[in-house]
Amino acid sequence: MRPPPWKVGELAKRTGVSVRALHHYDEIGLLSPSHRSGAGYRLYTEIDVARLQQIRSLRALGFSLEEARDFLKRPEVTPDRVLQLHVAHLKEQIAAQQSLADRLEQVARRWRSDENVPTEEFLQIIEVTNMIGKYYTSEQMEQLKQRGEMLGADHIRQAEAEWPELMAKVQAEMDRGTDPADERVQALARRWKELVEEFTGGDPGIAKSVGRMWQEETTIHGMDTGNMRSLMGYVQKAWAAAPKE
Amino acid sequence: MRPPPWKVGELAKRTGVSVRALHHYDEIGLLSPSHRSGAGYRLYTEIDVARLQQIRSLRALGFSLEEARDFLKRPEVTPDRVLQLHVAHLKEQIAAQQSLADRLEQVARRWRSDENVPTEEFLQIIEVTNMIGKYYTSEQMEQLKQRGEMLGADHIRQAEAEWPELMAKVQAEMDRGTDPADERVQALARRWKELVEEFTGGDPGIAKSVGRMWQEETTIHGMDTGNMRSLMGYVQKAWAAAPKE
DNA sequence: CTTGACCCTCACGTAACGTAAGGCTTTATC
DNA sequence: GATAAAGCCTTACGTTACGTGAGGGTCAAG
Repeated sequence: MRPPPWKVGELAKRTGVSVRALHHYDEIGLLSPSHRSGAGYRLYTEIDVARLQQIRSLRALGFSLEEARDFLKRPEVTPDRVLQLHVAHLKEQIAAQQSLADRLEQVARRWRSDENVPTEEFLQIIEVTNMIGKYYTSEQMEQLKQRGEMLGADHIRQAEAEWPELMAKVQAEMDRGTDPADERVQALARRWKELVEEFTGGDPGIAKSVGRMWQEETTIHGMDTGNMRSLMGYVQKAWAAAPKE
Repeated sequence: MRPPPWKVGELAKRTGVSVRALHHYDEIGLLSPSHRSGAGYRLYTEIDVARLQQIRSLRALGFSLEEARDFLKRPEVTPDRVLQLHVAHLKEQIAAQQSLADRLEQVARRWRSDENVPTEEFLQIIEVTNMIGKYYTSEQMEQLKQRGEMLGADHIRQAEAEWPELMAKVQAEMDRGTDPADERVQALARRWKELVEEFTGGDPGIAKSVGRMWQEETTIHGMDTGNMRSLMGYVQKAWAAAPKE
C-alpha cells in the first residue's frame, strides 16, 4: 500500500471503488491513470487519487459520469470548490432527512396507536422520500450547467458579490422589526428571488434546494449560519406576504 | 386528485414516482393496482398507496425491487416495522453525513491555506463517500434476509428481549466506573458482539450499521437515546481493550 | 519453476427505469 | 356534441454504470 504509484487493485481496496469501475472510468476518459507499467498495469498517483475524490463527490451530488467529466474540464472548478459543493449538498440532505425522520416517527407512532393513518400522509412521505437523493435531478443539473455557462464566470461573480450586500440590508430591516409586508422589505425579497432565479434558470424545484446551497456558499464567504436561517425565514415571510401577481 | 381511485398519472403527479416506474412495478408484480377501469386504466386505492410507500422506503434502504417484493411477502413485516427501518436508516445516514461534512470542511480549509492536502485524506474521503448510501449493500442485505429467515421469528424476539437486559448490565458497570478492560465488562461486551453477530450473520460491515439500527430499535422499545450513545462508546472501548484472539 | 494472486483486454449481462411508437379513451373547449 | 388535446394502454428498444466471467499474460513467494 505504501509506495505512491498504486496498482488498480490496491487503489480499489483502499477506496472501496471497484476495479471494474476504475477500468470503466479509464475507458470513458474520466480518469486515466498517470502511468502504466511495462506490462501495461495501471499505476495511479496522488493526482489521480485527488481526481477520483472529485469524481466521487460529484457523483454524490447526482452528476452522471459524463457530466462530471465535463464539469472537471472547466477551469474555474477548483478542488475546494468541489468540496464546498459536496458539503453544501450533505447539509441539505441532512436537513431533509431529519425532517423526514421526524415525520416517519410520528406516522409510525400513530399507526401503532390506532392503525389508521390517512393516505395523504403516505402520499407526502413518498414524495419526500423520492426527493431525497434526487435533490439535484438530471434535468435540474442540466439547467444548472447551462445557466452556469450562459451567465459566464464574471456574471456569477457579480451575483456572488451582491449577496452579502443584500443580506446585510435584509438583516437591517429585520433588526429594526420592519413588517415583512412592508414595501422596503418586499423590494429586497423580490431582488432576493431574482438573484436566485438568475442562477437557477427559473426552475422552482431547483430554487428551493439551491437556495440552501447559496446559503452555504455565502457562509463560506464569511458569514454566520445560525443567523442566516432567521434571515431566510424572514424573507420567506415576505414572500408569503407578497400581493399575488 | 380527490376521489380515491387514482389513475396512474394522478398518482405519479402526487408522489413523484414516474408513470413508467408504476408500469414497471405492475409488470414485475411488485405493485399491481387493485382495480382497472372498463377501458383498462390502472386504478390505485389507498391500499396501493400504502404499499407504494413501503416500497419506496425499502428502496431508500437499498433493497432491489425483487428484494422488496420478497420482503413484503413476509407476514411479520408490518407497515410500522418498515417505517422504523427507514427511520433507523435515516438517522444512520445523518450521522455519517454529518461527520463526512465536518471532515470535508476541514480539508477544504486546509486546501485554501496551503493547497497541500495529504493523499491519505483523499483516500479516506473517497471511502466514506462510497459508504454513504451504500450502507446496506446488496450482499449485506442478502445475508440479513437469509439470517432473518434462518433465525425465525421467535429467535429474533428472544434476542430482542435480551438486549435491554444486557444494556442495563453494561450501564451498571459504566456507572460504577469499571475499567472497560475488566473481565466482567469484557464478558458483557462479548455477549453484545455475539448478539449482533447472531443477527447479522457475522458480516462486520453490516454489524457496524445494524448496531446502530438495534440501538434505534431498542430505543423504540422504551429507552433513551443520548444515554445509548455513551453505552455504545463504552462497549467499543471494551472491544478495543480485548486481548486479541 | 510453479503456483497463487493480480493484472490485462474483450465482451456480454443486469437493474430500473427512459423514451418513443402506434393506437384507444376521456376531458376540455368551442 | 364535435373535435381537439390530454391521458392511458401495450410493445419494444435504449441507457447508465457498472457486474461478471473468459482467456491469457505477470510477478512475488516458496
